[in-house]
Amino acid sequence: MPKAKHKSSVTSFRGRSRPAPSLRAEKSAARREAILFAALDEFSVRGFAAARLDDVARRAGVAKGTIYLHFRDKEALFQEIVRSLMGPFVGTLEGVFRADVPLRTIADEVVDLFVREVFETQRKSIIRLIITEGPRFPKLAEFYYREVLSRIFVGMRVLARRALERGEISDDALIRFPQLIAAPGLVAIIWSGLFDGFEPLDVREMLKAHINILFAKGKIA
Amino acid sequence: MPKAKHKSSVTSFRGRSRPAPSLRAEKSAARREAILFAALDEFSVRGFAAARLDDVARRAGVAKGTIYLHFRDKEALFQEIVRSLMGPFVGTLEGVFRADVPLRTIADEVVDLFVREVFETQRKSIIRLIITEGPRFPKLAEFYYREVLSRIFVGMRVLARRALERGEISDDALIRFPQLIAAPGLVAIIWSGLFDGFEPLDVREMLKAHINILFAKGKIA
Amino acid sequence: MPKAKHKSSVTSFRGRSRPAPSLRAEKSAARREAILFAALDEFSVRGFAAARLDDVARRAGVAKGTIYLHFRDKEALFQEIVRSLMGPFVGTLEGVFRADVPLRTIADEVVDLFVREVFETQRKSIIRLIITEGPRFPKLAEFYYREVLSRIFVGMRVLARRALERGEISDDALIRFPQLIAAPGLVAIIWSGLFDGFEPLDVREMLKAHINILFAKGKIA
Amino acid sequence: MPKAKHKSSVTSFRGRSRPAPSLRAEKSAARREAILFAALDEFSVRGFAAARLDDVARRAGVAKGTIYLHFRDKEALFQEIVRSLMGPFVGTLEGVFRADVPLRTIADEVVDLFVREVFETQRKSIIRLIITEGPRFPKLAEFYYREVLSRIFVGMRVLARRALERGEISDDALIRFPQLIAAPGLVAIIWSGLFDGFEPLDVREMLKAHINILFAKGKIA
DNA sequence: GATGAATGAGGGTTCATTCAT
DNA sequence: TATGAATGAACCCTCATTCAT
Repeated sequence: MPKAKHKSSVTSFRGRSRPAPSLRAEKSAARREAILFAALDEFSVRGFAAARLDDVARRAGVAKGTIYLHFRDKEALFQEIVRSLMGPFVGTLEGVFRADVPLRTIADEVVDLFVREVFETQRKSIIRLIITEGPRFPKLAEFYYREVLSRIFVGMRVLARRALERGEISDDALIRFPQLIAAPGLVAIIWSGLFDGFEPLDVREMLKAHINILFAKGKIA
Repeated sequence: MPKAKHKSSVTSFRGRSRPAPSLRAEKSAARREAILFAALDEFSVRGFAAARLDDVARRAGVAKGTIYLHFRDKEALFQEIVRSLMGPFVGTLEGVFRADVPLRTIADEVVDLFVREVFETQRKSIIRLIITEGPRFPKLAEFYYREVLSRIFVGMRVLARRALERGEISDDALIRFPQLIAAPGLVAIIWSGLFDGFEPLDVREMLKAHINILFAKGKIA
Repeated sequence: MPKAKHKSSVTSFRGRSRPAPSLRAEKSAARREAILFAALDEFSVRGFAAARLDDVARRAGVAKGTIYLHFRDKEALFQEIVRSLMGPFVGTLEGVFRADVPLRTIADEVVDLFVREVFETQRKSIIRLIITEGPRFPKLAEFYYREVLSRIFVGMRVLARRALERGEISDDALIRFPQLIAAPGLVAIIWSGLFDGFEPLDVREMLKAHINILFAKGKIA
Repeated sequence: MPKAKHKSSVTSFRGRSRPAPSLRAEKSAARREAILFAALDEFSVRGFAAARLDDVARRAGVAKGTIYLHFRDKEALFQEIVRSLMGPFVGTLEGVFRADVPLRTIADEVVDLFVREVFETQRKSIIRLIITEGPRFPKLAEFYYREVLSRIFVGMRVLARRALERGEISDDALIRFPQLIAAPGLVAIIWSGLFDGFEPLDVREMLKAHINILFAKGKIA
């Protein structure tokens, strides 16, 4: 039973920083984090309902009862995974949105960020889990909409408006439907879990092609 | 416990028509269909793992044991839902693809078909279920890829190639990545289950906007 | 699904004879017999509790419901198997007991009869079933004791007494415990179902050796 | 629902002794043993297939799930009953076989051991269960043959050979067929479950008579 | 705090029995 | 009479949650 190993260049589960904790608290926090990662792994592989807390505990290297010292129940554990891992990421994305560079550059950077920090990390699993289990967990969906999606959409709308004003895109479609910007990323995530075995998908290439289409008018003009 | 009512203008679970069967067989087939629809409903609401066959039976108005007269087990029931409901639909879609009308017209019709026959029917639930449960049911994913996706993609690639030759689109992105054509439809399905309560999405409008973007070059020229 | 084929040189399930029945009744009786044999086969292989009436019906070539036209329930079917197949056999055995030949000859003939008509036929299965299921079916045990065992024991005691009087055996052990006479036959039946794969048992040889031991004193004298 | 009470002068389920375990482990082992005995009782009364683990749990005074902490499934529980209760007994029997006393004395002691430690204990039930369920559990039959029967037969053959050499018996029948030695014991077990109500059997007397017959030649000589 | 044995409600599946055809 | 689809009670096993140590 190998313990999970996780690394992320952007954020950890605990957020940024905090005052130096006692050794005791340190250990406790480490356990909590181990449980979160272990649960994410199990939920990703088996889905929320089918995942067993027994396996989560084993993978985290703690006893089953310990999980309940940190989380009220299985559902709370699930919500906490999303909260801890996606929350911090939005800040990073917003930073990229605000960069003072040409739009096309921002778009390229977002593609890169998505591939490296979402598609190639556990965040892909989280997004899949939200899609998968969200309908049964309205609170989770609401949290995700409020803390993640709406903030990203705000940023995207600002950019889209700027692009429209500068003539980089031709109509207001992307302002009304920022979903159209993000759609291929979502499809990539879904595809990779279902059909990669039959027809592999080059995510980065697809997203580049997508950007090209969105900026098509600029190119032509 | 209301019995499910289902209607579809395109196909029923049983396919088109067949010689008049005996009363006995007729009833049996009706039961089978009732179970399929009831199961689809339950699976949609609770997910495959959490759905109870007890509830499926009650909703279908049959005894629990009756399910096992028609389906080997819960998983077979699930696969049969997909097989029965999506299979016939692909034929319809292929017919639209082959119509001898301008590409733009076909695109508009596909949007209309998608909204009426997928988004506003149980097929939306099926697609969500495939996304949701597919990773745990490789056979299902394979069936869906083979019988649904690959056939649709073939059609879309043929159209995209024609569009490219006629100059209706500007590069080969859509040939290499037909996923880009379908992505907004998928996003619409996911969105409707998760975030419609917070921010409703006008699917038809979004898909029209999407089409406009894809055909942007044509418009400009 | 091959229909069972059964033959017995001694008795059939229906007993000896009866007035010429109508064609209808003939067919019905044939069905009844087919069910009995099929049930015996299934009970033998899987035990009473685990045997499925579905399989019995299939093996007998009738519908499941037909079983209930002939037998009240699964248990009645079981009891009828024993009643029909063992009852007639006792008469045969009693005949051998009464033969006017030397005791040793009778013993040899009984061994032969046991091997040919019990050990190598379905009667072996019946005896095993009585051992196996008897404790849960007191009525069956009682029937078997009354109609089979006690009658055989009467015969054996008569013979043992004669043997004692003629000095062919040395004490009254076999009169007090006719079980000692039959014990090896029973062991053979049990052994053949359990351990023949590990250590085959030559039943006939063992029974001959047993007879030799029982008559040992005679030989020595 | 009375809790089962069990005692055995030869061995307990856990074997002989062991270093004092923690209170926790102690309790766990006690539970395990309670389950084994409860299961043996239930299996004896209803047969393996018909016995309900619900009843086993109730009889053992534990929750249903607890059974699965100790045994993989119903079948494993069954095998463990046999393993735990019969295994140690064979050692005892082998000890008696090796005793340096006249053969007749050994035979008398084995009869006594059989009556006290098999016929009058739960081991009688176990043997009946092996007869009853063995055909459906080849692994169990194999275990029983390997760990119990073959070892006992080895001992009996050694003794029989010695008896033959010393002229205590007259031919090699018992070497070729040790089953003949054990047969009456088996018959006693079967009889007691089926026909004791109609015709009680004095087991001890019957076994003594059996011994007498086996040693008949000696007596005569 | 941490443990992991124990709990027991819950659900998928089987199969004897019934009954409309 | 014969059929076999339908029934639904019963049962094995799982696993989230608790709690004594």
